Amino acid sequence: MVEPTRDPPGSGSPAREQPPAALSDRLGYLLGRAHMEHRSVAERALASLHLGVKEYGALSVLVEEGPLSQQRLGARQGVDRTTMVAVVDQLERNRLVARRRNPDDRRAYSLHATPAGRRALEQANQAVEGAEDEFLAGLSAADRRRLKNLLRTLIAP
Amino acid sequence: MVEPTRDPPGSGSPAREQPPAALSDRLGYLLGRAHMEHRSVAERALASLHLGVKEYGALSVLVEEGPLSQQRLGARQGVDRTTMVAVVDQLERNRLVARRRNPDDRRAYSLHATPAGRRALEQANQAVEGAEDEFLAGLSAADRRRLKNLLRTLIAP
DNA sequence: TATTGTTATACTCTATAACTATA
DNA sequence: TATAGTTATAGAGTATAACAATA
Repeated sequence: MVEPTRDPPGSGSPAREQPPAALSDRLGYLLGRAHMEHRSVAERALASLHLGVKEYGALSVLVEEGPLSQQRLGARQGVDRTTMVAVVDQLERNRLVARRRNPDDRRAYSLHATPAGRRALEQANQAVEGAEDEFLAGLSAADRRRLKNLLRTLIAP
Repeated sequence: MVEPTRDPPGSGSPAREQPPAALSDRLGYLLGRAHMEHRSVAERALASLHLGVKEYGALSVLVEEGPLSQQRLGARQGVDRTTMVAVVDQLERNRLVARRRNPDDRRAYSLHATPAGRRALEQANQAVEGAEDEFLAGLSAADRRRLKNLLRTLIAP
């Protein structure tokens, strides 16, 4: 295992070595490496839109399922409400999400994606799909579908 | 995205929700969820052997490729040498790895797996294979091979 | 009394910088 | 001068505890 660390802060990717043979049949190693390498491609693709993966995920859920309270938005992704504060702060600063008050419960927000937020999500989806294409370049279209279906089966409750 | 957070420190798994539809076709989300859920199963399986995933990975590489210096052992996994100190400390405390001096370069260690370390690795491999079986329970043997092969293709240099 | 959002704080993980002993 | 291992420290990320406003 030892899922390798993310790319170094300063530079680009380090000169990666050959995967250790002792680990190359371990599912944890394969999932960790794939996840890390994909994330690095996806982060680059989203950077031009000033979105991190956390913000992208939250915006996606909000556009599809909103309006939502801040706590519900976090719960949909398994993220603590205290962590959501900074994520929504960031989205609000960029005018992609608006914090309205929920008149039925004035403790909670009613978070709405703005029109600019919906447009940004469309662009971000294209960017992320481009990143997936790049990452999956070595697989046929059928294999890409197979991979996603296998993963979906694994994480289905 | 927003690869969900690892299980909470205190409790077991939180009551997970249905995956957000907006993300269920995103490769990053699928890889992140799969990786996290598998890791949680693998950590449980290794806990009875007093091994973490980092220690397991290091021991695996050392048994297969050793003897190695501490820095080389880290480099094989993309891990910084400063991070390896505590990992090898832990393995040495449990008498699974011995730090000998390399007579050709007395700055460096020559790390060796002890006989107990090799025995522990065999047990750990069985435990991790059991964890994989548990995690992959929903897939046929052919699909399990397919999944690993697809992931290997993706991360191959 | 319980809950939403917030802040302050702590904890985990990992890297960078600086030190030592060797080369 | 450079490198292996070590330590101290800093940074990112996320959680817990405590607080104000509201229920």
